[in-house]
Amino acid sequence: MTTLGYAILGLLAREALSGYDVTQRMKGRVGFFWGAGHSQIYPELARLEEGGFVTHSVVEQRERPDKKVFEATEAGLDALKEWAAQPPPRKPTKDELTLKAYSVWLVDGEEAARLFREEGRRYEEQLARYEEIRGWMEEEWADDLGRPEAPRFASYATLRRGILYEKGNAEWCRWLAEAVEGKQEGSGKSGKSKKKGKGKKGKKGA
Amino acid sequence: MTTLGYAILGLLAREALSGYDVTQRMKGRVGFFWGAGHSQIYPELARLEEGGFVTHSVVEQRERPDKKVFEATEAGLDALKEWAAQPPPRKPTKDELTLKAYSVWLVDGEEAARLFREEGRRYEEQLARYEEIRGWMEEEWADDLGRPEAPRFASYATLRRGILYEKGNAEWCRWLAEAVEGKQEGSGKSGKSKKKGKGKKGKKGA
DNA sequence: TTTCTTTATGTCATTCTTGACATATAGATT
DNA sequence: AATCTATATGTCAAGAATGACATAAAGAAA
Repeated sequence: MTTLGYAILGLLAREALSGYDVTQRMKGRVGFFWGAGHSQIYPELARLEEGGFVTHSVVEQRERPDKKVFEATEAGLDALKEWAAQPPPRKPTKDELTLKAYSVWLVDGEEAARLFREEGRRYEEQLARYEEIRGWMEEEWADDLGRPEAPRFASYATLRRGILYEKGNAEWCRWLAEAVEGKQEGSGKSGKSKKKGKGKKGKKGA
Repeated sequence: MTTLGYAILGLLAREALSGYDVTQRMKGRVGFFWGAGHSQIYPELARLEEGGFVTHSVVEQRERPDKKVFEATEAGLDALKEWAAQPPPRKPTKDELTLKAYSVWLVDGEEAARLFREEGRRYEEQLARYEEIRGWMEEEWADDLGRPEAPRFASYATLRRGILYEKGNAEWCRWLAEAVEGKQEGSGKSGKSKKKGKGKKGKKGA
């Protein structure tokens, strides 16, 4: 089974959902650490059903199109449980912003500072949203957060991961923005920064 | 151009490299935040050359097979510079370990604690390696680290990002391992943990 | 002598992922 | 009346990524 399959099973282990619902969750809660569009989700649900990991029943709705509600089977829960206990393959982190930072030395200082300040601001916004959810969880879910066998505990755990992630990114962006901003070539002389020079020497060993 | 293309250009903007060298870099320095196998790199280099972003020359070697050494063109550097200054698309983070944590409530406490302790240990190992490199950079590259127009400054910046990433992950793994470990159903009674119960109630709203 | 490892370059099939296309119901808005 | 949004489910083509397959030269080890 694919990782996406386990992501979907992780949702269905909590509650029965339609494909549409799964798609919504993928942009919300689970979206902290996984993502997929509906064009991936519907075929994957079909594959999960083929494999006997989920079943569906059609729910007729007035005032809305009918929907297929999926739920995890025993086999599905077993597979999920087994997968969750195995160490994941160590794949390289792919972060486009860090990749841009790797070439930031080519970019004008002010422009780069603007980019990383702005990105830092976004991380801080996301962090604030997460902290809000965290506060809400710690109040409303207090009883479950000490019980690792409760689904809510697991949701809380992933949120904490998201918080540390956003915090680290925000901190790094702030640091980088400041580092590229203050230190233009003039070193305190010219009031405005001027882009120049190309920087084409010193190309060894970075 | 693809993101991989910019990753390769980011390397070639520093020094001329063969496809093999690029592949090695992708498992090392750049591997902090991007990754690719040689089966992706060779075709991408060909595409970059077709687009006029890189050129190559064949270097004949005694005692080694001949190699194609690629270097970035002016057009390549310009494209890289422009790309580096644009905000990246905000894609969902895909982290398989966090996804496993999302289903950790299904897993036996001791088993889960073992998993996250072990993963935490790996993050700490990686962190230690990064910190070592950092110390080395701060000594050997001291003159460049205050100059954002130096390639080494950019390399250092990405390393700092990696350090914060590993630190956050290590901290989270430690916390999670402890949380799932101490709090087994018995709460201090039974010496050994026993898996049981299935946990199939309380399935709403996580 | 054979095998193994490192350097060195490529292809190919499959899978994963994205974005566009496609359809349909119903309420709300213009 | 026409359009827009939200719900609801799907397909398809193209691109990205992985892992296996394939070749080759030279030194080092068995």
